[in-house]
Amino acid sequence: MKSKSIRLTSTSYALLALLDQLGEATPYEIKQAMDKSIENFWPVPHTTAYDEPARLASGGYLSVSQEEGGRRRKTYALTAAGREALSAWAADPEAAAPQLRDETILKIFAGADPRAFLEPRRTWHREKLAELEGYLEETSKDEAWRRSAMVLTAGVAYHRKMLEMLDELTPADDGKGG
Amino acid sequence: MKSKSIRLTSTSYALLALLDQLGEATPYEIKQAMDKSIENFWPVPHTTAYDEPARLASGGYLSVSQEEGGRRRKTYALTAAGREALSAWAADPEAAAPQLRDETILKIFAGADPRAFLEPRRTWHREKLAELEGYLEETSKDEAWRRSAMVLTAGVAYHRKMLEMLDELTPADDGKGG
DNA sequence: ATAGAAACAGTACGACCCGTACTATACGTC
DNA sequence: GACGTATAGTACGGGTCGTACTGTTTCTAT
Repeated sequence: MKSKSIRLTSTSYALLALLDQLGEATPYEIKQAMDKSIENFWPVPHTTAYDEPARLASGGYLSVSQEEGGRRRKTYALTAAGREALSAWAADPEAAAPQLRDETILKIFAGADPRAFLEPRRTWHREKLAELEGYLEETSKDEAWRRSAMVLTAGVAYHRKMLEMLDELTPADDGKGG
Repeated sequence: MKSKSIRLTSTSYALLALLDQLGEATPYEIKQAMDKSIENFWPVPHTTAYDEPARLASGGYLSVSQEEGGRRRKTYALTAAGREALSAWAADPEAAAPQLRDETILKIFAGADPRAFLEPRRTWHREKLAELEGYLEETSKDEAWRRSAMVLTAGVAYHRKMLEMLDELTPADDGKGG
């Protein structure tokens, strides 16, 4: 039962926040919830929903209980230490600067033709927009998902702005190209 | 001289693209160039400018020559294999979806007061904007930095849009708050 | 000329993170 | 009750990260 000392990263707090919302959850449920909330602002591979709760439990921030038969699911929940760590972190007004990683820009920097990427990119943002709007509608009725609604709203605003940006960066096709 | 097989990641290509621009460079020079070009779209810790070229050289994508005395600087340059890998990658119109990582949104999701973060965030984007505009002015005269200018221009557009977004997300202060 | 401070440049390192590939369980249905 | 599909979970090792640290050069004052 003794906790080893682990470093809490932003991803750790993301998990703690999710579990704070969910009360208790299995990794699979955590992954579902991520997809409908923080995925746009803190994407992680699905294995994180399995690895990180185990790590957090080893540090004493989560409790675990394991199902006997079948899939032998583990259910996680915040401990007092977890709740305390989470609220201390959230209360601190310092936040790391946002980071954007965009392989498309890298390719353009490497000499690729920007025009080859604009249209697929627009499509991608439009799809994301539709997806988030769907989640928003789905969850906005439910008071328990209020916080998800906030980040989904921010996500919608973000993708709209990115679409505007793409429009502005698109050179007017005045026939001079080539 | 035999090359071991290594996996090329987006970061690898970022380095290759930089060296393609610079002709040859030491890790320190690479880091400088990163700060004035791709930093906004592909941030990496400064140690990457040392680690990754060594890795790339071990894979045969870069050549190295080491200074004798003093700092014993290593100078890297593209090999034919490096040049080829870079252009094959750039020519492929597939690109991974952009990823945004924003700890602020995570804190808001965790229950923090959004208003505590809006103003610092505006300030941050404004500073970035000024910084990029400075780099742009500095480099735009120089034909050799044409590609940097492209990504800097995109960066400027990005930060402007983010500032607009923050304005839209800011609740009108109509005295109902609190 | 030389000590000390400041700026510049480079390295060590181990915990953490990631993508890929894979395995296992449950459910539907014929 | 065998098969296909969707759901759920694990293994693994290379890649990545931040922190702390060391070493070199230049600057400044004396």
